[in-house]
Amino acid sequence: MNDEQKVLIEAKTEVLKALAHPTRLYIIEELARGEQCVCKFVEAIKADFSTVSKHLAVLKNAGLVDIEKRGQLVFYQLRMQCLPAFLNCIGKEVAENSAARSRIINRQHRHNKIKEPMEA
Amino acid sequence: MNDEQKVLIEAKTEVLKALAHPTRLYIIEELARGEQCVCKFVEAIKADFSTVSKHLAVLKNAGLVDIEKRGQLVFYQLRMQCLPAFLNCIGKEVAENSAARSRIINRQHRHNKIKEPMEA
DNA sequence: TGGTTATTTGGTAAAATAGCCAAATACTAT
DNA sequence: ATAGTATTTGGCTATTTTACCAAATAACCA
Repeated sequence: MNDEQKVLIEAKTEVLKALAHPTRLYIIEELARGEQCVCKFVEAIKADFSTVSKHLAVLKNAGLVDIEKRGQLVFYQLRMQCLPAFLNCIGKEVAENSAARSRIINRQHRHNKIKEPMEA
Repeated sequence: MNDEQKVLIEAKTEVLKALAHPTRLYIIEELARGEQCVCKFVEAIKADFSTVSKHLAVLKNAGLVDIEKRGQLVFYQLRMQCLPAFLNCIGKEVAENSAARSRIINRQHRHNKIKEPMEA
């Protein structure tokens, strides 16, 4: 792996790290439906508003969002347009996986009478 | 946000967390070109083989790969087929962004004679 | 001006992650 | 069996990330 490849991989990793938190993923999915002001997220997310702001800063630093201040409100917009399609795909896969897992668990139940759920 | 949505977001987050490390992203991109044995990764990645193994375990637990043991070798295969397209898209975006950043830096250089590079 | 709301930033403690070594497992071959 | 290779797992620090509080900024309004 040469230097350029390494730099590219690390840049992609930054994007993925920014996405890899439930609160930030929620924000991204909301933004996929249109721009939102910080205040909306502060209202919707059960965490300190400073925490929400820091999550938004992570998204901004990763280049995933654009920002526009209007009056005293700050609006965030999704920048990387390929994200929604990808997140949908992941969503389908994890839904299938968990369905498959359930089937396996049920099989085990039928055959072995194992009662404990799969490890979280 | 209801419970089901929350569970789904957290499941997607697990996938993204698994992807969000340069070594694991490298592994995923290699696997996108076809199955590989652990030994190949151990050889290619500059880290202890136990570290490589643990990264592979993360991918496995996230449901991103399938595993097949043949003889004393263990082969990993990519499971989530939408990944390569997505990673390509991210790659393009980060390439553009860094190009844009370079242009901005150059402008600053011309106007202000700022010499330090942008913060890593 | 002073007060109020929206948002960001600094600091810190707690939790999660990554990496290494050593040890355990699993297979193969002698 | 014994030894050798491939891989995983346990245990331990070091680093990174997260969340909260408090304080700083910024824009608005009385």
